Amino acid sequence: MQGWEDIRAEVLRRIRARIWPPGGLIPGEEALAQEFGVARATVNRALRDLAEAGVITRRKRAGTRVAELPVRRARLDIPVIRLDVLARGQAYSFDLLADRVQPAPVPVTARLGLPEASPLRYLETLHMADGRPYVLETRWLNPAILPDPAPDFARVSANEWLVTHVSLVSGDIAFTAEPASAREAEVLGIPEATALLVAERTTQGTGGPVTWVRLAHAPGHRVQMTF
Amino acid sequence: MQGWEDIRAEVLRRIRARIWPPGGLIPGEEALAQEFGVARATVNRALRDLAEAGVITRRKRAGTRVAELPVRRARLDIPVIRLDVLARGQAYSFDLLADRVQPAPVPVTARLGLPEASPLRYLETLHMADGRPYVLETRWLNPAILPDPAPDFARVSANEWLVTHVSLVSGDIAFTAEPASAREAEVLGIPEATALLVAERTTQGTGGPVTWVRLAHAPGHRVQMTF
DNA sequence: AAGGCTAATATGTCTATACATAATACAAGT
DNA sequence: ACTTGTATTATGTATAGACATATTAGCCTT
Repeated sequence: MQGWEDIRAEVLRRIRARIWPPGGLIPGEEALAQEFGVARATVNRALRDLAEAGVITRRKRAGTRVAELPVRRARLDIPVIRLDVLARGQAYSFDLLADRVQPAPVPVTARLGLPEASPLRYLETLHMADGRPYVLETRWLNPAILPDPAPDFARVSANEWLVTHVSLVSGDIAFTAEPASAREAEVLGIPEATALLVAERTTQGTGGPVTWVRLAHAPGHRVQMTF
Repeated sequence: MQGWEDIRAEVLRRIRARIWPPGGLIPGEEALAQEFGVARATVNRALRDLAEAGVITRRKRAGTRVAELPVRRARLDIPVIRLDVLARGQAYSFDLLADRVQPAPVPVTARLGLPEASPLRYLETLHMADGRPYVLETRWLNPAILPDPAPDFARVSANEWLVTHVSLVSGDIAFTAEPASAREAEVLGIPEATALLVAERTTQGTGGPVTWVRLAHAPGHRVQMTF
């Protein structure tokens, strides 16, 4: 025993117990290593983990301080829709409703950091579970990142192709609740203005902006995360 | 150069380039260390990071393999509502609409892992930004985790008190879109059946189940995450 | 063939030491 | 006073070597 996880636990205990108050400086790695009778690397491992968890903030020379407000972090595993459906024990299928190149609307180009009205590939895909509408995917795709013989998105969904073939570096997701538009109501087979859980995602790759997606989930959908 | 981030980048490149295909075994740490001319610990750091990111899976003796399906992970910083509002440059206030102890409904006790109809503290809080409804918080709280002179939730919101005083160990959040109920419509000052973004959160602490919360956000609310 | 023991092996972690890097404090020069 | 350079210091990372632990392959027994 006296592994890095024990060190982490003890440090966390002292923070919770207000022995080291929020915003306060805690002893340096060297001091803690000596106190606990372990190597500095072990203390470093423990503190690095706590910093990742948002419990403390660390800066060179300035030392380590207890975070003013402990932020709780939850992790979302962004699923490939096909597997998400299969994991529910349902059969997966999808329909490519639209596939054309056209100038993207301003909100899309703006978020991707592309010039206004850039011609992007527009894809509309209806994902289905057991033949019933599951998610309506609306996607704008930067054609510059596609290989020359472009993949056939009628066979492999764009979603899945991108995950396995493009090395994404960063992005963001936002969840909102929106009333179903006339088009969404029709495609998903639900009454207009039904409350829909909508996810909007922007992703940037090493070779520039990749894609902007909007996922309108069928009613009742839950996005689950753990921490 | 030749730091652990360089090693990580090179390993990632080979995975993307299909040199090490999905599901395939990659060379052991010792071998990679030798190839890159670094210590094993450095390779370990790089691979551990990739494992955390979900790109590879590692098991003792079995070795390291490329994940079949690279899962993208996004991190959500669960905000303390007060700070969330302040960050938007708005004034924060809240109203404690209800505070009583009563037997909790079955779905709540079930999720918390408590016996049916356990008496729990029920709190209903309306959080406001610039005096306008922001979030309606509905909370069931396990009284067993509270200190003897229980905190005054009319002064410090339960949300905030818990974050700073209870060491939570695990929990889960789920987001859904739901039509506003009559009560929610009234309290939030919106038409009934408006699409609401709802977050449901269950948290477990070291001393047993802590709380179940439902947050009904005002229309237009976005939950933002990055990866 | 089935089950159980054992040895081999890849990852996990710790130690001690060293150098790198960033941020600060302080002194020197303008 | 203001800027600039420099020393100091805490964290970040690297190294080599060692032991711990989980898991598997293969052998051995029944």
